[in-house]
Amino acid sequence: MTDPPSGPRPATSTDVARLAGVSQATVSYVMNDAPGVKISDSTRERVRQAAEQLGYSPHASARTLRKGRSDVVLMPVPDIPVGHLAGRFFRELGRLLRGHGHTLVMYGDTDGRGATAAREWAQWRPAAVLVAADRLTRAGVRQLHAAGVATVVAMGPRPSLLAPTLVFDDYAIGGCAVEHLIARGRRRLGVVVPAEPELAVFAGPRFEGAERAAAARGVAVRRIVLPSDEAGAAEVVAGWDAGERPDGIFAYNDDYAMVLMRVMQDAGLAVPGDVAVVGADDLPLGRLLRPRLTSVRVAGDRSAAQVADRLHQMIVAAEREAGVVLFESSAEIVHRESS
Amino acid sequence: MTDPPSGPRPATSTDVARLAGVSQATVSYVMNDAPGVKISDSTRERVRQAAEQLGYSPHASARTLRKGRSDVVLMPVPDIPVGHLAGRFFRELGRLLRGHGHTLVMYGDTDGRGATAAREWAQWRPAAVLVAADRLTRAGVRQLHAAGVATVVAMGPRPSLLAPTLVFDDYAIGGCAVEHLIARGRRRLGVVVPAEPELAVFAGPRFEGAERAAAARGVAVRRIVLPSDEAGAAEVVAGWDAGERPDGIFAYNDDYAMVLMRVMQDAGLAVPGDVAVVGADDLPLGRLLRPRLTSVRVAGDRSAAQVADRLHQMIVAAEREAGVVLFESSAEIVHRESS
DNA sequence: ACGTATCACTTATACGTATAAACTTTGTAT
DNA sequence: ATACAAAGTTTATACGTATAAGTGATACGT
Repeated sequence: MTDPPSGPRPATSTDVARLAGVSQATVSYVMNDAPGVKISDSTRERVRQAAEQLGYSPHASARTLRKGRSDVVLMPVPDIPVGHLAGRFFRELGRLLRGHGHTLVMYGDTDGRGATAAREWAQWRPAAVLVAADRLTRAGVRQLHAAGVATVVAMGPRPSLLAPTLVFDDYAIGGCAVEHLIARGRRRLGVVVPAEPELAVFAGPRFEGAERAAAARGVAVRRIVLPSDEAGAAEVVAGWDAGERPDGIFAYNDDYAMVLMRVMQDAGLAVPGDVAVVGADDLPLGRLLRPRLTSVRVAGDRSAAQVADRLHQMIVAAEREAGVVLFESSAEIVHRESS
Repeated sequence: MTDPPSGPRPATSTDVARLAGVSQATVSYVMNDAPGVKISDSTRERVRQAAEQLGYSPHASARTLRKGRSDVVLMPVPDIPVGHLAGRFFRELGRLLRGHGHTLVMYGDTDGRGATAAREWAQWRPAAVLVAADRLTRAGVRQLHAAGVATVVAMGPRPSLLAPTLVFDDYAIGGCAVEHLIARGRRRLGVVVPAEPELAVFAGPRFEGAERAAAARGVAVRRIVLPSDEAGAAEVVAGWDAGERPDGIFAYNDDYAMVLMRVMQDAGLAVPGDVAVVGADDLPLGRLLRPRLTSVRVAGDRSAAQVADRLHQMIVAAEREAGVVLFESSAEIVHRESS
């Protein structure tokens, strides 16, 4: 009654049924290997061949509408730069979830949070939503559950009170670096906080973790706000008094560490003689520098499989306990020459 | 008759209609600002308030089913590592498309191609598909069009014969680097081809572009297969005869260039004295090295807006001419100290 | 011979939306 | 007064699927 006819349309289950000489229901049963329904092998085969011949692929939206939920694991990602570890982790996760019949979808959304954002995510009736912990509110989680989302999973540096969490422990990274510096005999510690505001989500916890570890050993840390460009960083370093200059610095990550090392060396400071430097993320490039860069390695690659399995279970069982840790990254120091 | 009742369900347009005291059709007309349909302002307002009160958000799948196509721009991405430029470009593109009412969805799929892959993408009835040129076949494109996909857009180093293309010109990158090296007086040229097979898609064109530019000037280039790890790279360099050693190398990208520079320096070769090195992608880190790394910058950031606008037009008009270039990246040399 | 299982299907229906078509008011020209 | 248009709304329907419920067969035990 409505649509303009537009040439050849994609095949539907009804088309397949007609070609195979069976009913549409039978096609559906065959395609989904419906348990508890008996279909003879000959019919099964005929349906399969007809589907193949027509290039049939079920209409995802129709299926979602009928079932009330899709097989999508929705991952709303705003403008946050995806780091080295996280990128690998999610690529792997996507591959594994696919094996369980789910589809990981990265959805470039606005940076809203709470119920408003949840409403937008809910449109897709995803099986699960995987999102930064600080974008969830109680009302938002409730809304998602009401929309049939089986499980909401948070991601953040600490277990969320609202949902099970993938803990990417940025506190531990800072702590690990500082403990290493102290063990190497450094006492005038500095911790880099990137001047770039979009990194604040990660930088806050790393700094706090460093601060806490230092406090536990009776050492103070100094906050160093550092821009990522060479000139800006040089200015910061030039402003240091010889007496007050730190003798050990955790540089937030390897990128900032490399810039920092460069400008310190150009300013005549010896690394690690005058100042020890520790980065994080263990980028391959860090090993090319002289001195080779000490870094905090964040492990997690392996665990993507565990997370995928667990997530699948949770979707099937519609588990929604909050405060549970589904995954926890571990931090360990990789000691090289810069510290 | 079918579904188990499961607590509070998300609000539907019918719920909104009931609360506002109108019919479901009216709600739909109001929510979509349907042109050619008159609704009084008072009713409009009542519907809007009811929708707000119930937290109504339309069921994306139901809408897709009814309309025959969704507002999704599907971007199937296999395991290819997303580079610096491409990452920024697509993030920006997503943001802009959203402004036009589309949703960019990155879909982590298998690495199939042709009609089989197309069938999988077609399940979602996307408005457009944005995919690597070499995954398209004529049959695949036909299948997508049949599924109501308004436009198929290819991405690759050359305009595709099957669909309009976003040209990320890797040939030009290689050419640009080699021309620079020749202009600097180098004649024994080498071009790095990464040993890692997943980079072959990009490496092939960069090498060919380099080869062609060299041939045009009567210079030969030598292919250097280089692994990305330091030890492996050192072995390659150690194998060079003093006489045959290249005096100018295009190193595929900045990452490989940095490794190469490192191992060459450690082997006692002077850069650029003995060997000039050119990278690509203009990573910030390259500027930190000594000598600072010369690189080929790939411009494109700006044009995301143009691409978004054009893509929107194409979706609306269902344009499908092949051989058209929607976007072309440009390569230019950034000369620093390594060459 | 008759009821009853089991098998192998088919029929009918609902999911939530968009939209053509029908319908009721109300206003306006003849 | 009557026709007729315009405004504002409702009714009815289709999109493609999954699945509960129904329908004929055929087999089997007594």
